[in-house]
Amino acid sequence: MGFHGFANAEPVLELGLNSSSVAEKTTRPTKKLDLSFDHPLEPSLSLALSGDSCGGAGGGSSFSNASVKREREVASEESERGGAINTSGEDGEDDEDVSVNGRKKLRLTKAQSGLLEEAFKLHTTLSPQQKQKLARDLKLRPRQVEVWFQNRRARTKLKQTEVDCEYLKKCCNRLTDENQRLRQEVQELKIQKMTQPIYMQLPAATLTMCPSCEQIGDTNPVSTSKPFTMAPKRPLFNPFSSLSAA
DNA sequence: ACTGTCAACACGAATA
DNA sequence: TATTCGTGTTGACAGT
Repeated sequence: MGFHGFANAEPVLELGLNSSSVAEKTTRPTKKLDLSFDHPLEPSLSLALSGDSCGGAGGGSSFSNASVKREREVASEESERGGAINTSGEDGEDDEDVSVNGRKKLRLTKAQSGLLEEAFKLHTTLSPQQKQKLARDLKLRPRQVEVWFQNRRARTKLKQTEVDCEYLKKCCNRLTDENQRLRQEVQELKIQKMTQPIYMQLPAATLTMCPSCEQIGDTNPVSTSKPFTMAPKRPLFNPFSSLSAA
């Protein structure tokens, strides 16, 4: 993932174990069965047998209706198209290239990736019509186009998260520096206060100098001495102002 | 052998 | 209720 390597003082995104995911990992069937309607040339078939869920290993009942539906959709797409497309560009692929669990790694060609990227720039999500058209143009199954867009959105989000993380790290560092600087300032003021005359040890905001008589006045409302104008306050530190400027 | 990448999958949540 | 999306995961493959 993109978050490893953070130092101790840096903001940490918790990547704790998701109990459901862990459970899922242990219960979800990992072996998938090839369907008889799969085209032999299709390099990327790994369909679970929807009707076989009762006989499946472990969590056979975990297949959702949506998944079953999707598998049917893929199957119908296959039969509709009269065969699958060899997306990897390798001719003559057959069952030998399909792994034990029926999952074959395919690489989209540069042309296909390029066209998908172009489409993604225009729309990060696809309407069913756009999906169909893109699939036709790329000689891919609509499902493959759909998956590509899902993964692409996920990658975009991950990248953005990393950017945000970097930004927050910078903010954190600046705030740490500022905190240290302010602590140092407080320390110095404390020392300074110890060595000042007694009237200088009154709260700073309540004391100003009279411009005419050059006497110290007290702005404290309960005080009996005459109030003078307040000294302007120092602006608060804004860690984001400098960042946005940079 | 190890690691990163990525297509494909499973599944819950959101939505029309 | 069907469909789509986000998220986490798997497994094949390539690079080291």
